[in-house]
Order: sequence, then C-alpha cells, then structure tokens
Amino acid sequence: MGRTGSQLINELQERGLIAQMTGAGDLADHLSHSRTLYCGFDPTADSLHLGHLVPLLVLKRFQDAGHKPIALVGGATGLIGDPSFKDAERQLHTPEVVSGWAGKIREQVCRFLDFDCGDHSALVVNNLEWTGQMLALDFLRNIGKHFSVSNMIHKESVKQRIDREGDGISFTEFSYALLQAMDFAELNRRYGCTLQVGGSDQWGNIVGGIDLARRQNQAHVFGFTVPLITKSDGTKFGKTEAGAVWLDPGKTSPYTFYQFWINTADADVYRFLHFFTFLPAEQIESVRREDAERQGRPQAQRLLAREVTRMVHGEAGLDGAERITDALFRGEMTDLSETDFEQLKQDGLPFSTINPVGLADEPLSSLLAAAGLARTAREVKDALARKAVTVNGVARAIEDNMATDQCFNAEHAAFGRFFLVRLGKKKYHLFELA
RNA sequence: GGAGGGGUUCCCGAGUGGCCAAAGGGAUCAGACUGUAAAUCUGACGCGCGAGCUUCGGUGGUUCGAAUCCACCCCCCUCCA
Repeated sequence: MGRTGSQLINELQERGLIAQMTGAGDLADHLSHSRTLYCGFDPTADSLHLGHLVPLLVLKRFQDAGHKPIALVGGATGLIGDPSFKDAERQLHTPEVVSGWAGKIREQVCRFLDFDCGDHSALVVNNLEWTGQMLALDFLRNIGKHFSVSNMIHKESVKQRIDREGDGISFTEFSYALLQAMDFAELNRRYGCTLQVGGSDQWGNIVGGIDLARRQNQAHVFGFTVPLITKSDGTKFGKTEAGAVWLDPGKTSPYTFYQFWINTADADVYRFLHFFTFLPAEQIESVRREDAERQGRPQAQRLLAREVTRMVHGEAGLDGAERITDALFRGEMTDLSETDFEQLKQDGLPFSTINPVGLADEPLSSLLAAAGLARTAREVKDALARKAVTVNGVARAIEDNMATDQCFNAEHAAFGRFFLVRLGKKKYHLFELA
C-alpha cells in the first residue's frame, strides 16, 4: 500500500478531483487496504476524448496508491445509450459498429494503466460478457424488481427528458441505469470490486449500483465522482473550433493536442495541472508562485502541454508536436528543410494537396476558406486586407486575391512542392502541389 | 373558447413604407499591445473576387418601393373562461 486511505482522499481533495463521494470517512477507512475499483467507458465513438481522461487518470491514481483498477468497456451499455443529462434520445448504432468502437476504446484505455504490477495489476472487462446472453425475463425478474420506477423518474439526470412532452425518453434509455447498476453488482461478485469512479453526471447511476450490490450481494460498496471540468470564461472545456479533442492521434493530431493545452488560460492552467498530470501538488504550487513573480510568460502552459501530450501520445508524439511548434512559432519558416516539411505533414499539421490547374480562376479567399483556415471567405479577405496571410513567409494582400496562381506558383514553392500558409497568428496549413 | 403580447441577420435586442443588409450589445474572426495569454483599443462580421445575389415565422396581396401596410395560416408567452 502506497498511502493510507485518508492520505489518498486528501490528495484527491487537494487536487480538486472530488465532486461527490459516499460516506467520506468510511471510504477513507475502506481504502486503508488494497481494494478493487472500476470506471466504465462507453463506446459512443471510435475514440475517447478529453472528457474521459480525468476519470481514467483517477483510476491510475488509485492504482499508484496500491489499489486494483478495472477499466470497464461498455460493449453492452454502449448499445443502449446513457440518457443522463442528455437533452435528446440517442441514435442507436449497430452492434458491429459498437463492437468495433469498443475494441478501440479498450486499446486506448490500456495505455494508461499498469497491467504488470502484481496483485494490483489492472484489468479490462467488457460488460457484454455478462449481459450479452442474458434473458430478458431474467433481467426483469432479477434486476428490475430491485428498482422503483417512482424513484427513477425523479432523478435529476433524466428529469428534463421525462418532463418533455412527446418523445421524452424511450424505455430503452430509461433502462440504462439498471444495466450500469448490474455492472457494479457483477464486478463486486466477480472481483470483489467495492468502488465505482465516474464523472459527476454518473452519480445517479453509481448510487443505483451501490443499492443493487447491497440488495443482491449484501455488500457495502462505495461511489466517487470527479467534477465536471469547467473553464474560467464559462465556455465548454475540451472543444476546439474543429470539435472535440480526441485521444486518437488520427482524429486529433499530437500537434493540435499540444496546441490545445498551450492555449490554456492562466486562470485555468494550475487547476488543469492538478487534473491532468501526476505532478505533485507542491510542485504545481511552486510553479504557480514562480509564474506569479515573473513578469513575462508563465511556464505552466508549456509544462501542462508537455506532460499531457507525453502521457497521451508518448515521447515521439510530444517531439513531433514540439518540433512543429518550434518551427511555426519560434524560428523562421525559411529555416525548414525538406525533411522538416515532410515531418510537418507526418506530425499532423493541417495539410492538403493543391492542383495547379485552374488556380487562376479560384480566389485565394475561397481556397483558403475551403482548406479550413477560416470559416468564410470573408474572413480570409479581412485577413488579407490586414496583411495577416503569408504564403511561404511572403505576406499577401487583398490585391492578390485573384492571383492565386501567382501565390502558388511552382517557382515559389519550397523544394518545388510545399507552401506553408499562415493566417493570423496561430492558424497554419501546409499545401503540397499535386 | 375569449382578451392581450410576441416571432428580426449565430444569440440578445432596436427598427413600424424609401436614407435598411437592417441601431446597440454579446459571440466570432483579424490587427495593435503582449506571453501563440488576460484586459484594452481598432477593423470585419448574410453570401459573393466582383458586378451583384438572397434575408426580417409562412403564403399571397397593396405600392414606383415593404422587415415595416392588408388578408389568411403556423408557432410562442400572459391573463380570463
């Protein structure tokens, strides 16, 4: 055992990682011995995103403290859809699709836990194992009997769906809480699992599992939720202009991932260091103090970006992300070698090929907007008018808007084929002649 | 069923026959400052390289001209029954 139960709870508390938990003192006592805990991840897409990361890291924190984590992949629950705090019924995906996603989620989850550390090695399970072959009648008789519909409809997590006229909530989604409760009770029987961790939106489902484990197994089990991650400016955490920040490097490149963290607001960055890294609280505090005393740029964002990118994408992913960042934000892009350009492409800088034929008729504005450098052509025009667009380091003006073929002339291309376009201070796109 | 209020460009919200692509604020994008921050200031902000094209719940009408007037319809809110 690395730490006593109350030390662990205090640490989590100090990092701001506790939203709710059952019986604080009891849980601390309970954790004075090595225990088994779990957290579920439903395959609602082909990758986890940042929202999943905090509970996943909490599993690891428990493991580091000497407990045995189980990552549950919701092959079954993913077929149903969790209605908690959702405002509309979810589209069901085919079992084949969900099963494919479950496989990918499983791989991702595995990278964060230790599977080779003796008796508290991690475990990955799929709840389809015990629900896939279950008979509807068994479910209704053995599980359903333990739940009161009158209690369920009063849960905050489904309230707005219940109150809604018309479609409201299907019986399918309404049953979700029972499946998740069943998981907890089942893991309790199979592995002696006594704690469930989740996001704060999972509290209702977790409590359901605690009740079921008590009724079926006469077991006293616990629940623990991490807070919803918020930003100081009130906007939703974990989104970029392109949407969610995924852990899959194919969906969100390590470079984009790194940039996401680099751009964290000062008001959030120290909190996020607690949530998303394993750096000791004292170290985070001393970084905060140093940053406060220094006049210039804080070191916290870079520290955060490095730590999280390394954890999610490995040392190579971090190297790539920093290489691009250095090339784009520190040095001169004219310093880039041909292999550097290849590397930028590999490392996931936004990229597209460009066909020189017909360029004369295509306005720069629409070309760059289509490449994703701006939402509309008008924004590109505005940037052009303010000399905020550069092609291979050459500032372009509004007069060049109809001279796209000049801007992308092969003679001006780096190494005969590359054009690095910058719009504004942060947006880059690499074009390669087809 | 009756009485009243309202539906405007991403959001809030002015506009009640031409000067309206439509005030003001927010959001967003860009520039300056800076730290690839925050705050602040500046510009842009329906679409289009442009000529120009399409908007003000819907449809039809009056008019040289409508977001604004008329008719019908749809939706939302409040009060009365």
